[in-house]
Amino acid sequence: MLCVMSSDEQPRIARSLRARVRDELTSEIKTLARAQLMTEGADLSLRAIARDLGMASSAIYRYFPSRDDLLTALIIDCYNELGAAAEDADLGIPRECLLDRWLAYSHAVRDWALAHPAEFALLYGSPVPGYRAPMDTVGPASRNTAPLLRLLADGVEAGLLSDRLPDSLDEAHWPPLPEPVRGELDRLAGALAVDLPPQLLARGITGWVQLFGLLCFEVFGRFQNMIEDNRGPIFDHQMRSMGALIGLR
Amino acid sequence: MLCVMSSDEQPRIARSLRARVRDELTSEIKTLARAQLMTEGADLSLRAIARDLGMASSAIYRYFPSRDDLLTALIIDCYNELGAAAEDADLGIPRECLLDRWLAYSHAVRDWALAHPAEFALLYGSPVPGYRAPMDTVGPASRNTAPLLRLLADGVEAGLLSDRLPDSLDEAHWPPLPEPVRGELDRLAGALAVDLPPQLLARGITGWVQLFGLLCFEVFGRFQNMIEDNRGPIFDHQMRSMGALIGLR
DNA sequence: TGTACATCAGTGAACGCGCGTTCACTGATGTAC
DNA sequence: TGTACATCAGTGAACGCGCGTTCACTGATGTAC
Repeated sequence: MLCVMSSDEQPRIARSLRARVRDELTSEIKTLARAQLMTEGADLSLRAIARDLGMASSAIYRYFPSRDDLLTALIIDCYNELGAAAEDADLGIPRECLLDRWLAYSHAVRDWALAHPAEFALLYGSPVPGYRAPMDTVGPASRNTAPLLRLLADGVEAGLLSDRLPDSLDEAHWPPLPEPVRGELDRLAGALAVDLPPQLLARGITGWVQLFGLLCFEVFGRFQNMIEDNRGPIFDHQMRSMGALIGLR
Repeated sequence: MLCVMSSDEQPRIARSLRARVRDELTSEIKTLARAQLMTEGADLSLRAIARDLGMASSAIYRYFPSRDDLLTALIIDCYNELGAAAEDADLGIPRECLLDRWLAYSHAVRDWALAHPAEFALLYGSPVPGYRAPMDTVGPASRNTAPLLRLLADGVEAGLLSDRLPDSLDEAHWPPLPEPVRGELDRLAGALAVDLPPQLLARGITGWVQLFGLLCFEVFGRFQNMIEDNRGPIFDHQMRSMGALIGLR
């Protein structure tokens, strides 16, 4: 049975039973670890995971060399999930509809965050004491910013956005960039490998901070007793305001 | 000796030795607990604190009935410190200089956050698993928003701010509030006991979210490898932009 | 001022848990001839 | 197709730690007469 599979399902050699079981258990461990995030926070207990799996606690070490490595794997998975959700949302909208792309993007980020509050806290909440994220997390971490940067770059390319402010926003309403800020943003644009004028990048950061700042408050429960209803419409309005501020149409 | 004190230093009965020692030890415990926040996070170890004090671990229970109560005390202290810093900064600026008040306020919040990153994480980072903040924290928690609300109310009262947008910001740049949002903000203004038109409150929230969102990123280290230098000027610029957006001058 | 009693800070042992990680070992799966 | 050997998943005991909280007790401080 196991050997019968169409060649386009498994174009290479059929994977060994061992390898398949290994993959399954690896992801089961990660699933249980993520469930633990919710109730216990980022102090994962390997023994509890092993218990849930009905295994000896030492068995986990066949899959992850240490607790921190498991945590790193979770972080990378989560960044990738969030990034993929953001990308998919953006790709569902016609390229020239910049405001709609921004709205689709930001709502997708919010939806993911609300559906996975503990994971969102892992990525954007308090740093985990004693844990230092290795370099492998850097790429996935920036993945969710890509759609936003691409959106802005597309706008510039199509002549829909520029460093000039929208006509009615004069300098009194959007102060000019002081030299050190302009220089820093130029450097950042270079590091991100995008060709964005600094004023536009600054506005992009404003929008991005508003998005994630709002989600930190909402997900971490800071709106409790303040804003209980209509959080969705309020979020939407704030994002529309940011979109207008950036000059998206 | 202990009985010799000028009457205006201690207008009432001289406090007993016991009471004085008790206060000192109470605050020593809190100081050590806050030091632990930095290295170990919010999972306080009462035994470690007792060890540092050279006491039996059970002695802590003469001062705090449980670990969660100690955490609550820390949270209240920190909210009050942050709130006091924000208030002081605001009070140092002439009442009619709204933009300067906003800048002083936001910089004071940032200064406190950077000086006390672990405490800031306790207040605004991931919720502590298993901990539910009691009602005593609600008042102190909102204290730091008071200067901002007062600033906006002062602006309205002096005719410097209104629900009308600044002249050059037409509706395309600041979308009108949909009904549920307007209603929710009206309700919020009532709950906060401030008389602010909803558009203005919405813009105030935008500024507040930008402030705390930016600080979450900075304090939790999300700018690492992205923005290393000139964080102060960038922060200042973002706050000026928000001030302009709100219509502060 | 002195005495009797109440208060309460601090002790130290105990209860009943938890944890990450290592290591020598067993036995099943996979591979090369 | 069958055999010999290598790989590696999983075990279970052990090491050396950690923790919050309770409780009966001692002895110093505070208070009322």
